[in-house]
Amino acid sequence: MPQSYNPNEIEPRWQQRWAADDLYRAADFADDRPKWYALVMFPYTSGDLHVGHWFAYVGPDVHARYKRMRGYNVLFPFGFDAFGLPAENAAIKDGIHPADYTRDNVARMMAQLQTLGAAFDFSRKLETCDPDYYRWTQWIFLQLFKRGLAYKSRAPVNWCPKDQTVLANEQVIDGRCERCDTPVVKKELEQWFFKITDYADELLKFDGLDWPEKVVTMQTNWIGRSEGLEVDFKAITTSGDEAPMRIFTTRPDTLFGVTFMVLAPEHPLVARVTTDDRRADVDAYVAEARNASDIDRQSTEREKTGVFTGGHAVNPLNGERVPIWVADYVLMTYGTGAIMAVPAHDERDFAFARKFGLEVRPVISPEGEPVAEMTEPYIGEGTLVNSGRFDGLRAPQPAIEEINAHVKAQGWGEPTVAYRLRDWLISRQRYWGAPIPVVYCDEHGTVAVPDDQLPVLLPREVDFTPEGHSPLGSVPEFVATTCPTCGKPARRDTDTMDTFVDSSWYYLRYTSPGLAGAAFDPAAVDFWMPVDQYMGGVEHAILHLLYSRFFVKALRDGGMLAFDEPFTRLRNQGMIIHGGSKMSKSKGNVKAPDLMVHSHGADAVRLYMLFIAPWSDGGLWYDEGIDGTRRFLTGVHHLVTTSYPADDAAPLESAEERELVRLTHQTIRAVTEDIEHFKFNTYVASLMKLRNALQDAHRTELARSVEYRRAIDALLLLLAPAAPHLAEELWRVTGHDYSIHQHAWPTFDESLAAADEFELVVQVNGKVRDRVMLPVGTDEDHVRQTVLARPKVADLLDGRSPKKIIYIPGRVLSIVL
RNA sequence: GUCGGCGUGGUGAAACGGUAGACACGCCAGCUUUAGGAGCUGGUCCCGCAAGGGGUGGAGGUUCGAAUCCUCUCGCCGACACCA
Repeated sequence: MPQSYNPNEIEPRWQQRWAADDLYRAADFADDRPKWYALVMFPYTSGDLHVGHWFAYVGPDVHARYKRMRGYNVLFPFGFDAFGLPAENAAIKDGIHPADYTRDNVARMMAQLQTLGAAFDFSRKLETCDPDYYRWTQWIFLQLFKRGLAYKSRAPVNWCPKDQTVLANEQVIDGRCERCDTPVVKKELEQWFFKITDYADELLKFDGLDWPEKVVTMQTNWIGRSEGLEVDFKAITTSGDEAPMRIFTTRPDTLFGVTFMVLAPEHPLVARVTTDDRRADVDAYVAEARNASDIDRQSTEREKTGVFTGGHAVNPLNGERVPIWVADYVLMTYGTGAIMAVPAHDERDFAFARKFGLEVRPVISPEGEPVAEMTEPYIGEGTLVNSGRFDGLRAPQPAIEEINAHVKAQGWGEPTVAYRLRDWLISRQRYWGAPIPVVYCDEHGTVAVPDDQLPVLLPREVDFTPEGHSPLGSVPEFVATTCPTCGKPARRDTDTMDTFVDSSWYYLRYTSPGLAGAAFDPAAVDFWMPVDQYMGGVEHAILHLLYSRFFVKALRDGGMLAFDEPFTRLRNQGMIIHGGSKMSKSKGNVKAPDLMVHSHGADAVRLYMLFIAPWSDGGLWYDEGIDGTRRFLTGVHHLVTTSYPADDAAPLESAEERELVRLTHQTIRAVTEDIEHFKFNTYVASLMKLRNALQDAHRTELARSVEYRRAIDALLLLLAPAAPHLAEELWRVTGHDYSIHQHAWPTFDESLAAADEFELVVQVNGKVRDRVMLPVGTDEDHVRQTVLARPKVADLLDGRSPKKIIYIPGRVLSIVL
């Protein structure tokens, strides 16, 4: 009696063997196979992997295994994003040190991962909190610093009152902290920034990248490039001087329609133009705006607010004096923080003008219509009116071009480009991160820590309760140092870096993990990079992916890399929903994959994750479904252990056998295409179909044929990426050489996959009326004759002759009466 | 508000413009009593005894033929959201 299927015995046995043999170790260099760098986004060390993680990894694992069987030298590494707030918050809550917390979590996650049986090359495992790693994060910071791409600046920044730290723009979602959902407020602080805006234009180029359109669109919108014109209006200050008041507009064609100006509350000119009688109101308004959260300020539902400063500015184009207002719908962080208001042709300005009774002056007239009383702003095309020498020009073009040229010639301003993208704020007032490697010297100012003094180690004994300033500041031994330039006493920077800095270059480190003398080995990077296929959640469409692209470009310009983009192909998996929401620890709806592995085996869990939904869509998790893949595997095990034909099995030459050969080759073809296109659900369905056919045959004569034997071999090879343990076990049971995972992918023969008969669908007036089995290759005349001779068809024709007959070979004959 | 994506059985889902519902889950009936979380056979979109008819959120359109393409509309999801 054959052994029954026992995954709990099979799986650990093979996992140990693979690990002992280093089966999944990528071969560096000396290898004539083409390289394939497959990468999954590394996880944060939250403590447990849930089915969402597994769903994200199993598809890529199948694809990587498939690539290896196709003859590629595959690099498929794994590591951990190990710095960050949650570890610190857990430390505060439970009194455990973040380093210990993180180490324990990594251990637990690794144990869970082992049970998955993935083909990760764990010899390259890295953790970003390891000094051997963050030493090089610091080194990269210094490379940017030395090239002027890292700078310190005082600016209004996003501050999370709960986490007590600043946040990057990208980490503010709907005005709330990405991590804890607390409404973010603005604070004026001196912080470190990376000059990502220097690369705004290049980051808009996605040439040669095979990325989801959605991600490209999101990044493009995030960067938000707008071409426009900067113009100096002349603000008349209370002291009687004239001060240039620079505005940015994308609609220079409406410059003659300006009826007032608006300054952002934080704009430095506010104080200089506000008259004494208006000062109390303006001060109160500015103070209120400063204290309001972004949520309150940015609500578009809210009615416009603002106050008149009492001051005026002069429009250089027509010499008119217009009032200057302050309103929070103008943002200090975009353009110049000041706008010209053209209520006739801008919705926001129109709403504001209506509310405060300001003039609305149309300067663009829609075709052939005189401008009547405006009830809403006119945004469309037209002809300039009330615009002096520009009257009669078509707007927007060529009016914009003409006015731009005029403004430039007069020296009032120049065409320019504005971006929504802002520089990346990377300093954090928290403990668990890579210290910023600079020193402040009274004499020499901000000094880079020399390379040979890296890493700047994170001290272990620190009171990291968040109090709004950096915990490292309260560790005198850390702060006190000497100036690398003069050797006199100096102070270390006490902030740490945003964890997105850590994750912006980890894919480079994987190419030469553990390298002591450099961040990465240029030869290894040259060999492996760029990543051929990057896989992960679409939630990183902006943050991580944009930052990583920036890093590669910045390092390239520093002469350290010879390519432009880190990730050639990007694929996003969908989300697994359970109990109505995305699975997360905080929502308490987490399914632990290791428990399911215990009860059903890793292969059944893997197969189910592939089968449950298209990988790119994600889907709902429901427990019952796993029984189906479990049954399938049990069936395959039973089938192979009870009916694998002997070596000397002979061909049968029967119709059933030809049918089996055909299905085998069709399955190889379908599976190959499905895996290439990340359609893992139909991949599994094809395997089930082949198994069902073998099952039907398994008590018949056919089960003793050589073709049955070949069909099983093919089934096992096709199954290997999805259910690596069972495939390996049955490969051994059937007497093949170890390891199935090093065996070549099966090939299909198009002529054997082709059917020799096909079912022709007969449509009459668009409706399916008949079906006829015909030999493949039947010529059209013969098809027509056969169909028209069918009694059913003849009945419908009823003596009439068809108006038209359309034949789609191999599929349909459509008769129109 | 703007821009994307998606609407198919009781459920997860298949379907180069060409047989809608592959492959599963669940359910129903029968058989069997256990290949380790039972198995096997059959059934399972709707109406109809049948012949047949209807059916992919809704309404139109293009086409010999539409789940698929176009227009409008409703619903859900996602991103951005006063960006001048």
